[in-house]
Formats: sequence, C-alpha cells, structure tokens
Amino acid sequence: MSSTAPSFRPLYLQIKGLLEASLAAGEWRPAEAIPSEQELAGRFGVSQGTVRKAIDALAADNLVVRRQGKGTFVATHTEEKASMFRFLRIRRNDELDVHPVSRLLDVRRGKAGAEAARLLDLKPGEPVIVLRRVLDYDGVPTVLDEITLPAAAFKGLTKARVDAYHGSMYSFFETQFGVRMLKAQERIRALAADAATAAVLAVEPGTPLLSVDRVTLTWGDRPVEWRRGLCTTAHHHYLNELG
Amino acid sequence: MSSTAPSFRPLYLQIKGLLEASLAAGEWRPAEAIPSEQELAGRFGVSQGTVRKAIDALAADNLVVRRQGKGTFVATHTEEKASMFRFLRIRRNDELDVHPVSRLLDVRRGKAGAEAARLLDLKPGEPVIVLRRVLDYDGVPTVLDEITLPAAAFKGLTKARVDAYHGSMYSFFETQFGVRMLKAQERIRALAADAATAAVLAVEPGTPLLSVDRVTLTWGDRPVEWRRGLCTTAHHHYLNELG
DNA sequence: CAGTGGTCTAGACCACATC
DNA sequence: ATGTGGTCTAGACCACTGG
Repeated sequence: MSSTAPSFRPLYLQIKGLLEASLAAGEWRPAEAIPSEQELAGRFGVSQGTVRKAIDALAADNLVVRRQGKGTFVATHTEEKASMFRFLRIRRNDELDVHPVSRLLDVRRGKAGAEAARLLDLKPGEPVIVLRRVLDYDGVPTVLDEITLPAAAFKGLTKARVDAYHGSMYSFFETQFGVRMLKAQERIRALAADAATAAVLAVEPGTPLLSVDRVTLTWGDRPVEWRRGLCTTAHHHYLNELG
Repeated sequence: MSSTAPSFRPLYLQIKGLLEASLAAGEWRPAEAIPSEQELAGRFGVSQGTVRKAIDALAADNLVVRRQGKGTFVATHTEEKASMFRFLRIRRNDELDVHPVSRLLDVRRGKAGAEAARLLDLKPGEPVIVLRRVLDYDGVPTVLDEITLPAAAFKGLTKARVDAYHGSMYSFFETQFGVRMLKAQERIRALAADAATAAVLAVEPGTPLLSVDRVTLTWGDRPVEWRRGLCTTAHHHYLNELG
C-alpha cells in the first residue's frame, strides 16, 4: 500500500518517527488518547501490524501508555501513581515505599554559571531559575535538592505558584509550562556535608552525603533541568536495578 | 495448530517460559546458537510469528542475542565488548570509557555472617568465599571490592585460578563454574573511609566514599553474589541512565 | 452491543552471512 | 544458493471497556 521507503529505515521506525513528531508538537495533549491503530494505519497507508510495532516502540520508551479496550494514551507525569518511582530512586533501608513530602525553601532568579551553562546548553549569564527544597521522609529531612531551570522555558514561575500546586514537580512543569521530562542521566558522587547543608539535613558537618546530579531531557534531547540532590544515607539509599 | 492453551497466559509467553527453562537447564551452552525460529515453531506446534515474539522477549531480557543472517545465540559475559558496561557503572568524570584493571588482593574462605546470609539466602554459618580486589583506573586505585560468594556454587575457587584467568569476573564465574549472572540490584550509600580502606585507595581516612552494595541473581532469581564496592569520587562517578 | 488493543496465523519478501 | 533473522501484510479471533 505505501510508497516504497524513501530512506533506509524500516517502515515501522519511520511511522514511529512521525508519531513522535506529532507528540512533540503537541498534536495530542498529555493523558489524551491518540487515534486508534486502524485510523493511523489508514492515515499513513500501512497495515495495522506496522502501526502496532511503531506504537509498541513508543510504549517501550514510555512516551505512550496502552490500555486494552480503551485506547493508547499520551504518557503523563500527573497520573503515574505506581510508576512515579521511575524518577525517584531514594528508598528507605527497610524497603517500605514511603513517599516523601516536599518542602520548598526558596525560588531565586539568577544567571547561569559555567557549570549550569554547560549542563543546560546555555550561554554563561543566561537567566536561570533556582529552586531549593527539602524532601522529608516520615518527617525526617533526607534530601536537599537544588533545581536549576532555564528561565526561558519557565516564564512566570514563582514560589507562590509552586506552593499552590499539588502534585509532583514534573507534573507541575508539564501542566503549567508544557515542559515534559522524558529521560535523565544521573551522576552520583560522595562528598562531605558543608555547614549549611548539615543544618538543613540535621546532621553533623562533614557527614558523608550522596550527591546526585541529574540532567533531565525533553523532546529532541534538549536539557531542561539540572538538579543536584544531597542525600543522607543513614536510613535511606539510592536503588538501581540492573536488568 | 496448537492445542488450546491450558493455562491462562498468552501462547508466546508460555513458549518464552519453555525456552527459559531450556536455557536454565543448559540445553544450549553460552555463545551457542539456539535452534532456528522455524525449527522451534515446528517443535512447539505454533507459528513462526509466535516463536518470534517469545524470542523477542528473551532478547529484551538480555538472555539471548539475535544476529541477522546468523541466528540467535545464548547471551554470555565473555564476548560482551561494548555492553560490558551493563554491570560497570563507574565512569571517569571526563566521560572517557577507560576500562579499569583489576588487582586481586586475597581470597578467603569463611562462614556467612548475618548480613551475607540474609542477602545470599543462606543460613548463618554456611561456607562462603570472600574475594577482595582493587580496580585501578589509569593506575589510580579507585574501587575496593569485597565479593562474597556461596561456597557451594563455586567449588574449587582459589586465588591462583582467578589470577590465571583473563577476562571479567562474570566471565570467569560463567565459564569456570557455570554460574551465569542475569540481573542485579544495587543500593548506594555514602560513608567515611576507615583507616584500612583509606590506605588501599590512597586517600585520607574519613574521606567520603560511595558504597555500592550489589546482590546479583542467576536463574530463578537465586542470589549468588553479594558485592560491596567502596569508591572514591574525586575523579569518578556512578552513572545511571533513567529511561 | 461496538470499538479498542492483544494474540495468532500464514505467507511473501528483504537483508545479511556463509558456503 | 541456502538458511538465518527482519519486515510487512491481511485477516481471524480473543479480551477488555463502556454505552
């Protein structure tokens, strides 16, 4: 049915690329259903099986969620109840899946330093927004996060708006600014707590902490968040499953 | 063609289970080709497409490697040139993919303590083997590993045999003892270097170190290795990609 | 009931490796 | 030339959801 492939990629990967482009362009909003496999097959002039393989690949990338009997939906950070742990790797040592409570300390505007510029692909001096917050696990301060965002993508972000929002940070970014976090890279080191950090986390200065540097990417592998988390590990740890 | 499904799982998952059982039983040796899709389809009385889906799932689990034009092969730790980084997450800060050199310090036999017994699913006091080694990156000692193994699964393991072997630890375990490492869980904490560790890693006592506790599983999710790695993070970090 | 995704089949053809 | 995995198709039927 289809015209012969112009490029040298399998047809289903070309279809996947087209669907990705539509997703990135916001043709279907988060949590919305995309057209049925039959309809897409007709639109692209390929068989349903080929569309199916394309959508399977999108689902494997967490871009889309299949629900039998209902349809295929654009993935969202808002309604990820169980899979919220995809971007939340800190666990209690006893493995209880307790959700932390976030306490926002402050929101500041400033200019990108050398490191922020490099990691966020900005020029030094471009405007950034820096959020600081503490994650409490069972009331115990455990993680101090410093979140650096390119101001251009988050116009109008204020402490009041964050405080007013109920839900995860990534749900906030997605619903309020249309910035969807797709994947991330984390680099982990150990360092000694400085005085200020020690005070916030209620530990002795010099206590070894986990330092988790995360760069988060959106469509087109564009970095849109740099986050440094400092974590006490007396009662918690960072969990990683190696498939 | 096939008799109707006796259990209530999709046919391709049942086929996958059968293939897994054959793999676990060693019906095909590591690096060996498994039968072709056509032959397996005939053997199980299903279509080739169904066998394909089963094998796709096995490949996604890293149990098997597909090679177009050649066949499908039992995965092995021996010939993983690029993907050796699947179980090696420590990188240089400048991102150069330098392979470390392993220096084996000693091999001791002992009895499982409470922690080893719990993690390896043994009774306290059952015999274990403990290897200690240092990983040098560019000649700089960076990681001190303490590897605890259930002695029952590694009969005849001696320092001389490890020293004589050329290749990765997991390749050694696989080829010499038939123990294949399939997946692992890592729990990461920060702690201060004690005097002995500091000496080995050439840092000051009290220096913050990354502590990586890994429990590695073989067929049937049976734990067969507990490894604690202590890592300096002045020039290296632990890398994790979040899909 | 109709519509969706999920499974299974059978067959055709393509791409790659080997002899 | 042959055999392998990889893609694509068309159609049948199953399982689930919701009116």
